[in-house]
Amino acid sequence: MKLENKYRNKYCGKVTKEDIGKEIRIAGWVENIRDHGGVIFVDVRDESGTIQTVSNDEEMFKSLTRESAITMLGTVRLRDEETINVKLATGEIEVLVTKLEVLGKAKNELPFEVMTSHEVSEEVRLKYRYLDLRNKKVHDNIVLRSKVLSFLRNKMETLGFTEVQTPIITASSPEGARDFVIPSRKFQGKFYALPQAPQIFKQLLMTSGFDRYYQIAPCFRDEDTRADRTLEFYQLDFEMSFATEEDVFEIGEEIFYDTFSNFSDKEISPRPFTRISYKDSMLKYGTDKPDLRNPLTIIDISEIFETSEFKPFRGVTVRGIKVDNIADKSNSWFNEVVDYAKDIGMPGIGYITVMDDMTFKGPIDKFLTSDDKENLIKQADLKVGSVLFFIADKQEEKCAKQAGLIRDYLGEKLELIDKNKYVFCIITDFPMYEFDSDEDKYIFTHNPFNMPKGGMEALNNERLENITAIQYDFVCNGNEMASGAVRNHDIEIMKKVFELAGYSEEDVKEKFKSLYTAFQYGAPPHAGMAPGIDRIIMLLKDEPNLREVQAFPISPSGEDKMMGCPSNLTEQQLREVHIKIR
RNA sequence: GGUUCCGUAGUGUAGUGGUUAUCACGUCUGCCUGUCACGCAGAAGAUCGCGGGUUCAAGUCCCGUCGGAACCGCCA
Repeated sequence: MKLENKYRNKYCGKVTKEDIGKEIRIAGWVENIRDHGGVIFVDVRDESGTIQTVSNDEEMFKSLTRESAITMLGTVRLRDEETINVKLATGEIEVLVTKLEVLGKAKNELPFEVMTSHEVSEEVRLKYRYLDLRNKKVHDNIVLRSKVLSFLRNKMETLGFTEVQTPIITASSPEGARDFVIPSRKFQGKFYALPQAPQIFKQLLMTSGFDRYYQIAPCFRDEDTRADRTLEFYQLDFEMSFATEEDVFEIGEEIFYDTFSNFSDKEISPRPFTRISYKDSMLKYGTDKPDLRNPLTIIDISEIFETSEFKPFRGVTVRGIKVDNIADKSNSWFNEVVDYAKDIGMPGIGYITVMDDMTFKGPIDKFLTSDDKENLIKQADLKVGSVLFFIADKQEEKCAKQAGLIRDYLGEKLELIDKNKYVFCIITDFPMYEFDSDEDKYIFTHNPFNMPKGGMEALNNERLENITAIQYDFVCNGNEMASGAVRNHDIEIMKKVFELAGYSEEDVKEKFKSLYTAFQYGAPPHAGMAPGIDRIIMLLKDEPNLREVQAFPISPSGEDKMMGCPSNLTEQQLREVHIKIR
C-alpha cells in the first residue's frame, strides 16, 4: 500500500527501532500535550496507534490544542533506558520534531475527553460521534465489524452464494412491522416504503434461478427501539433453492460456528447445535430464546396439584424450578427472590426446601399430601438441600414466561452462567397462527410466507393453534441471532394459509401481487434465513447495546442529534410530495 | 400508549430542609529539560432541566412539565 504524500510517509503505530535515525513525516491527532518548560511532549495518534514526539522548541507548540489534526516532520530516536514506556507499543522510541503543521485545529474545550468517552452519557457521545469514534475501544468495534463483514462475504462466496442487491425503494407490505414510508412526487397520494427485509425479493430470486443468494441487507422498521433493536440494522440475508430445513441448518451452523471461533477465544458449543422445538423451549426455559448457559430447567407439575387443597395451585398451570444445594440460603436471600417475583407481576413465589431427612419446609408444605411429596421428589429429582420454586397462573403462556424470568433471575443470582461460553441452539416449529383476542380472530404469529409443517393436509385437518411452520431461530446465550424458514412456494397451500387467517384469494392477489403471480411460473422449493450482523458483533464484543457496534446509530428515542433528524421540510418540499402537515 | 429509574460547571460526580453548592478531569495564567492520564501554584467556569407548590428557609420534600435510559406493549 502506497502511503507517502505531503502529509506523511509513516503510520504512527508502525514506527519501529528500525527507523531510528530516519527523518519521517507522521500525521494524526494530538492525543496529549505535556509541557515541562524547556522540553515538551506531544502524543500523536492515528488509526494504527500512538507515538510520543518531543521538542525543546516551546514556541512551535504554543497554540497547539488537543485533538487537532496535524502533520509533523521529525527524526526517530531511541529513548533513554529509564524513559521507556512499556505500556506503549512504540514506547522504546520517540520522534524529535523539526516541523509542525496544524491541518485541522480543534477547539480547546472538548465536549468530553476522548480517552474516557465511555464514561460520558450516551446522548453527548452520539451528538459528537466523530469524537467518540476516535476512542480506541469504540473505534475497534467498527473495525471488527468491517472484518466480520469481509469474513462473512468470503464465507458465503466459498459456499456458492451469489450476492444480489435488492431495492431500498420498494412497496409497503401489509404484514409484519410498521414500514418507513416515502411519499411519491410523481404519483400524488402514493407512497414507496423502505424494506423491513428483502423477503419477497429473495423469494423472487429463487424463482429466477439464482441457486444460492445472499446479501448484507439493510432492514428498516418503524417500531420502538430496544437495547438490541433499532430502526435500521443489517442482516446476512440468504436463501437456497431446492433446499430443506437441514440444508439451511448446516449452512447456518457453519456461519455462526466459524465466525465466532474466528473472532473470539471463548468456548463455542459444538456442531450440530441443539435443536429444541418452540413448544419444548417454552416449557423448559419459558422463552423462545433460551440461554443454555444456565443449567436450570423448568418442569410442569400442574398434574400433581389438580386436586390440591392449596387453592392457588388447583386446576391451573404450575411450573417448578429446582435448584440443588441452596437450602442453607438466608431468609433475606429468599426474600429477594420473592421481591423479584412481585416485580414481574407475580403475587409472590412459593418454594419448598428439602431437609436432611427428606421432609419439606416452607409455606406450601402443609398443603401437600404424602403422595404429592413423593411425586414431587420423583418428578423434580429433589435431593437433600434442594429448593423447588413454584410458579402458577391460570394462563399457561403467562406462567411459562414468568417461570422463564425466574429461571434467568436465579441463574444470574446464583452465578450459574459461564460468561466465557457461546452456547447456540436452534428453536424449531414455531406456531403458524395465534388467537388475537382483541380482534377476535386468528392472526399470523410470524411470517405468512412460511411453509406449514405437514402442508395442505395439516391445514385441512389440524386445529389452527396446533399448526406449526417450518420456521426456526438460531439462538445464542439468550439472544435471537437469526430467523428463517422453509418458504411456502405452492400457490394452493398459500391460498389456504391466508384463507385460514381470513384473507380471500382477491386479498392475496392484491396484497402479495408479486409472489402470487411469480409462483404461477414454476417456483422451486426454497429455504433460508437471516443472521443479524449487529447482534453478532454485539456478542463478540460483549456490548450491552447495538449502538456500540454501529458507526452512526440513531438514539433509542429515534432521533439523531448529530444530524438533526428527523427534521422539518420546507414548504416547497412538502408541496412537491403533496403533503400537508396538520 | 404503559411501568420503573435518572437530570447538579465542558465531562463525570458529592451533597442529612439551614452560611459563599463538593471533588476530580478538562480549560485559562504562571513555574518546571524526561514526562507519558507529568507535577506545582493560582484563576475562571453552575438559571442545581423548566414551571408551580409546601416551608421562616428547597439542589434536597410534593405536583406538573420537558429531556434521557431500561423494560412491557409493539417488533424477528
